[in-house]
Amino acid sequence: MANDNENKSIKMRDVADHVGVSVATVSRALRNPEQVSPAVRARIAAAIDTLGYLPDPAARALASTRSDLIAVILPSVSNNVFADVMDGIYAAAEGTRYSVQLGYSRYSPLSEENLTKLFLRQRPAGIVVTGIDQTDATKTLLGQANCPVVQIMETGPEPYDRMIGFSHYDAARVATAHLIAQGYRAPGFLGARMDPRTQRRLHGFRDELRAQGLEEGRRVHTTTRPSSVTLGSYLLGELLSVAPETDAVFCINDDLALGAMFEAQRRNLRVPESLGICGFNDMEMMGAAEPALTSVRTFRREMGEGAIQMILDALAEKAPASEPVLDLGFEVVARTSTQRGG
Amino acid sequence: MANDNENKSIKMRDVADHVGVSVATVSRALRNPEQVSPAVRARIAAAIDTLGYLPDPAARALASTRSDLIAVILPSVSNNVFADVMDGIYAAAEGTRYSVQLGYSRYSPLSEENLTKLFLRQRPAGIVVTGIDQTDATKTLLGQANCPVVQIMETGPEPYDRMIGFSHYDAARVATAHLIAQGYRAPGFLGARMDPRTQRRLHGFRDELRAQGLEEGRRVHTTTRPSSVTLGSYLLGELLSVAPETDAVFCINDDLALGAMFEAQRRNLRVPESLGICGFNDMEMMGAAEPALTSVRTFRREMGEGAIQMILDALAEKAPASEPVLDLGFEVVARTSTQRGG
DNA sequence: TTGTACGCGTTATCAT
DNA sequence: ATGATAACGCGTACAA
Repeated sequence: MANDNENKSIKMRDVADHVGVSVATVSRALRNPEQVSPAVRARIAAAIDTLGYLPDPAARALASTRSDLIAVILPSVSNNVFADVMDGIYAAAEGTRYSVQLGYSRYSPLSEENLTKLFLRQRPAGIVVTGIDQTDATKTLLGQANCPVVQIMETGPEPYDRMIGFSHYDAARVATAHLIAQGYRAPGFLGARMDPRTQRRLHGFRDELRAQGLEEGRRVHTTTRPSSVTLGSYLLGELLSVAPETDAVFCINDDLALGAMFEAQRRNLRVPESLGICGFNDMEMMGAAEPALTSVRTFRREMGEGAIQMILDALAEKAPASEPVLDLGFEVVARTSTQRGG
Repeated sequence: MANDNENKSIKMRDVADHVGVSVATVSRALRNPEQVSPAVRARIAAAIDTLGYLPDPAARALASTRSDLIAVILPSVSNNVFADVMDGIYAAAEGTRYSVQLGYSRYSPLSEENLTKLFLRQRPAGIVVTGIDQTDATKTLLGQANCPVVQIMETGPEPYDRMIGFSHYDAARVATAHLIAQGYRAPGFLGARMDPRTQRRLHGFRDELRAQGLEEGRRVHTTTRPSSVTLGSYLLGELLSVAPETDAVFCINDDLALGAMFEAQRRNLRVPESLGICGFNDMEMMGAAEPALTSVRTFRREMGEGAIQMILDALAEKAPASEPVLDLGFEVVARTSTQRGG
């Protein structure tokens, strides 16, 4: 009978009085139930229910020097990629005693550093950060953080603690290899934002081209502006005017790929015959597009879920699940847009 | 000189000792600077900087019975619409002393109620909730919350406190009127999720049709499944098989519209000649698509920013900026996809 | 303007 | 298994 009697704020003191025990016992009943006799435990639970008691997180954090917050630092609010990651994060945190505290660095390492300081100050139960390109100060802070730290979106050497992601370099190489395998001989590269992860994709693209004995020529077109569909159209236009021989494009993400496709249609360039298009992330729209667009599938939701799970495991002192670095891989989803045939 | 000397945790006590004043003075220098002499204030600021002091939010919340959190309850993580709202929210909160605490209700009023209880328990500085369809319990809680409350995304009667949004009903009516004005005589409706806001759009569609002396026939196709581009394609297919006379579709959002467009292309249905398409929200891709897609522009970022600003104003006890309900309106952005000519 | 001292609600240590 | 009680770090009357 949850008698929603939240008149003023009911405290642990009230619960204790109601049951006829001390606050210490109530506290224990909440934190370490096994230390309280079943009988008392039941009465306390009943009292909590009828009184509608809810613990004060601030008092709890102050007394225990430990908050029930899991801090998460992401680079961007609007980038759809992170929406899926957040979906996984919130799903995994749901039902646990922990709540998520989100911060956005806007792709600024300095901003990330400030957020890290701010969050660490709250003695979070765990912290999730994006990628591996932190400032030295941030590295130090995270290195000596006294809570589980998980890096997401990417794998790399020397994790602070744990890591869950994939190799952007490898993914780009495999995607590029796919284009070449489909018979494209002059693939170009479309990039926006060009944050470190994006740059590693560019390296993958370049290395794969060389490895296959091809030249990139003037077919790499990038901008530091944030990505968008419109920008994809624009970049393709630029690329084609500079390098008309281009017969395919590897796009840094799906927005650019979609924009490139629309631009190709506008120019009556046939996809995939005259222009192959490959995106990155494999957002839902890619398979629905006409023609269906090839992309590199990444496991974004799984990274979010996994990160939280890693933290929960660490807090439960479960054995460090085998490897500290979990590589979720990727998958080139070949669709019509790169089906050159031939 | 931010001498990042965060050895262990520096407290207000340390700052006070360093300067040679009491902790009370340091506290005041932080909360009510005008109560501290400029000289001392400067020395305290310097000490804070060199020591790298950061206040403990938990202690602060406990002592002041007021946290520096602004709670925000949104229905969905993955719906792009809210990414823009969040963008505005975080942008407006940036640089203030407040930080954002996000919760997702997954379109469940009950879940929203639980989140409200949870958040209210932390005595937030303010709270932002989405829409007007709360449970009675939530209504009560928000009605007697002792902090500013802002409802976003929608306008309506009887705000708990303040409101910033627009009329989904009106927006749908105007969009429908646009289709009719373009010469379409048998417009259909494609809807997904069908949460209350979406339903109000459907009402707007229906009422406008009637007002113009048209029948909706069997041209309203909806599902409670979450929206996606793929679903847009599917729904259009269903609609056309049931009501082949359909000459235009008003889609509940841009994803559905995009999916409808792709499906039209697959069926060699000419847009806008044989089929007009209108989306909702006017996400960035709409203008970039080929053909460019008509949509109803909504001011999502502005709603987010505005909501935080309303809270900040209320906290600063600024005069309740004129009206408690701010209607940001909307705008039908007519593009090729509804240019039937005619 | 500045300092003293108590309280915020909970956890944790030490007894019992 | 349960109960006193001292922290936890900061805000805020009240006093000086």
